[in-house]
Amino acid sequence: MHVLSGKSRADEAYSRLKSDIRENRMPPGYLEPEPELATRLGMSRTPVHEALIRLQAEGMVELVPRRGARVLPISAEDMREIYGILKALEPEAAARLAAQNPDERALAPLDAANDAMTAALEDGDLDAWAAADDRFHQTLLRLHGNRRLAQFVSSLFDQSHRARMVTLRLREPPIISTAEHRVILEFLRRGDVDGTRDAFRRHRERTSSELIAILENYRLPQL
Amino acid sequence: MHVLSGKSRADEAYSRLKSDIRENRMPPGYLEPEPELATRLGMSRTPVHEALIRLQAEGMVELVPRRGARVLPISAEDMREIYGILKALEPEAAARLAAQNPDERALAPLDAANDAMTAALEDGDLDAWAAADDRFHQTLLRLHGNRRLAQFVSSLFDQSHRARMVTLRLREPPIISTAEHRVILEFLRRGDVDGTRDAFRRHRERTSSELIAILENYRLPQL
DNA sequence: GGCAAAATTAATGTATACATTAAAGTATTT
DNA sequence: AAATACTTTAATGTATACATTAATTTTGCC
Repeated sequence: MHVLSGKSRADEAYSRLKSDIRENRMPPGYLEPEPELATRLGMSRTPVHEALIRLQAEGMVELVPRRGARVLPISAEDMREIYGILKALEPEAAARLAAQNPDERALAPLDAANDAMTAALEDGDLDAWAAADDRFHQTLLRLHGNRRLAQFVSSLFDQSHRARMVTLRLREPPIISTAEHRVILEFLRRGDVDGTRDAFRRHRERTSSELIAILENYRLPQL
Repeated sequence: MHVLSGKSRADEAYSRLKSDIRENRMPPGYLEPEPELATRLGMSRTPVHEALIRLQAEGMVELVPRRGARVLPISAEDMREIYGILKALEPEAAARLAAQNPDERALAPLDAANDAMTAALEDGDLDAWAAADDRFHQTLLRLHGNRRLAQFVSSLFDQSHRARMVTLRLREPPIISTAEHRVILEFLRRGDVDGTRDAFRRHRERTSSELIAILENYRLPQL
């Protein structure tokens, strides 16, 4: 009855449901009862139930009594919350990474992610762009070395993923971000703490207000 | 088989285990298998297992294969992580609260918490002091209105609670904190954004380095 | 007595069973 | 036909059962 690999059924259910939600295969507001989820995932209710508890704790899903699991929509207000936190955390994390004077080898994956963003833009592949952008931000946090911080921000990225993907398609191609990332990388290379913090803060201020402006201009209260 | 109130057995198990860990009734490193926990809490393994999943997600507990649930110790490094995040988040949150120009009624619970801290110090009741200090910080975050931020910080407080309680007893009475809180309150009242941020930052820098210094001087790598 | 192999114990992950109860559907009455 | 009472359905939370497997103990052998 056991799974051969290190992944339990509950883990399996968790990743599949999370990716279904991220990729909009289970759209916001979508409600599905546990027994149905269980048959769909080819397992019993138990591991599904455990996965749902985790997803609920991470704010991806709401467990509605007697109805099932509901995919939580993201509102403009939610995005304000999330970006408010990112604006406080990411610049500080970047600044502290700068203070550690990271060497070229450590920064290589950041360069790679940023190059991938440029390449994706040239191909007009917005999904690839977003994936590379995620990679840039998450890698930076991992380099900084605060696991709690990295995990929390990662969960905020998960929660906001859908909204970011929608707004990405409602605006001009995001050409500025790669340039801003390059500036951040330059400051990181120099070990310039305040420069890194300021550059990252500007980057997050801009992306944040751009995104929220789109949500409000297009009257997208729910995503 | 249902519980009359709105609290499920799983919720009950969660709160009881969490408080047992916080209050050191289940000390760091302590390992207990699920069946034992279940009998101790007077319920079956199922709700206990679900509670443990949540506690694991919050970093209070580690599920050791074939052994049970282990209460995670907090290291000096963990405290550095946690306070690194608090130093970034709390001053920003306080600054934004200042920007909202909170009225006297909103700030009253903060005054109350700070007064309770003073009273507790006069009584020499460090537990009451810590509880009131927690209340001050959590109330401020709740007033600020970012639920994700408040919940995350609350979980960081839970994780660090034991270590804070131990170090609290290894040093002079914390008389400075109430004074610093008063300064923060003064800036909040004036709606002074930068003043609030700076005051809170100084407060957190000081408490943070004090605490970590104690952990290192007393060679307390695990709590 | 010490060590290897076998047997036992015990814990987990998962499945299944079941009581409870909300919601939906049907029947009954006016 | 509308409103109400009754029945049925279905979902959850929890308990229990069970297969798998790691840890422990016992046994047998030198």
